[in-house]
Amino acid sequence: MARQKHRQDGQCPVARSLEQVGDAWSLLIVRNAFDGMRRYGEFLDDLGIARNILADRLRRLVEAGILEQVAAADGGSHSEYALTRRGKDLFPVIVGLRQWGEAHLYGKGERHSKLVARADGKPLPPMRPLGRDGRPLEADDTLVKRIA
Amino acid sequence: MARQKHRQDGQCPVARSLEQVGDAWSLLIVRNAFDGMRRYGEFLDDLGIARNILADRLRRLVEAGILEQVAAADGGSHSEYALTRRGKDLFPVIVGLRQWGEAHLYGKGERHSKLVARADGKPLPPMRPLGRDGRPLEADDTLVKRIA
DNA sequence: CCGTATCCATTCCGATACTG
DNA sequence: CAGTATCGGAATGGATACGG
Repeated sequence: MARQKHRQDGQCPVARSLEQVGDAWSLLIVRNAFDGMRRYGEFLDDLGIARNILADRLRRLVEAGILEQVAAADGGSHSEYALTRRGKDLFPVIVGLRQWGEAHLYGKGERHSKLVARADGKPLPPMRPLGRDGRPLEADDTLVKRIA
Repeated sequence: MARQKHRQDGQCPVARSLEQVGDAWSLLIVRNAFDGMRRYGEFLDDLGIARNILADRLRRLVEAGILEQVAAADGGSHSEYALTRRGKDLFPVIVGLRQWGEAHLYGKGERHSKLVARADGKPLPPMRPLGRDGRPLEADDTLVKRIA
């Protein structure tokens, strides 16, 4: 979407985040990166994305500090893309999208991939915003405090 | 992005979610809806979005079951847009984007709006995926189990 | 194998005008 | 005020060809 269009969008972290990852390709690339994917060709094959678009998105993600280029693990001449700390911090966003999709977008018999704990192989419970006391908060339990 | 392009994307809840809310305008509308915004004109003014685009996004969000049209609160002839249960369940996604933006996209002195608990007015702690034992999980502590 | 460059079609989007 | 209609420009995306 157009960059920095609206006057007060710079003050809303949601809007600012969406300027960086507010398109589907970027988030799918990040999703795959969480899945261990690191190479241009892997993204290309798995996503079915056009080469120029992939190159563009990778460049933007690197510029945004979400991915970084590192030397190839196999010592080859190419470079690979790895999540930075900032990129890894997008984990809750991906999990949120995943769990929403799981809950609402599949029919009863329809199968889908599942996010599980590595330790026991069991699905994660739904991630929820918590208050300071550790109890789950609904949207109605919160409000956005605007700055002057 | 193009709808349902890739072969196995239907099996990934992240991809399927992004088909519904994978563009910035939709998520900004949902963000505003969480903020209590309900009317066409309010969205129009606040987002600075073009009229046709807003109409299109509202229509899609209604079709997706994320918003529903309800009679105006003031008894006027127009209708308003309210989050459905499914729409409210996007709360963690919005919170995830917000907290990531807060953590990474603002300079030290730069101010931004804050999500706070209604009860005490204090900011929410970072939302994190938890394991079944209630302890936070990093991305590396999880894996995506694909279906056969 | 990793990208870049180019071409073309499609979509997105903003501005404006218009209707109920 | 809520939405539709249309127009033109810009960005997106796919396909292909090319170069390191």
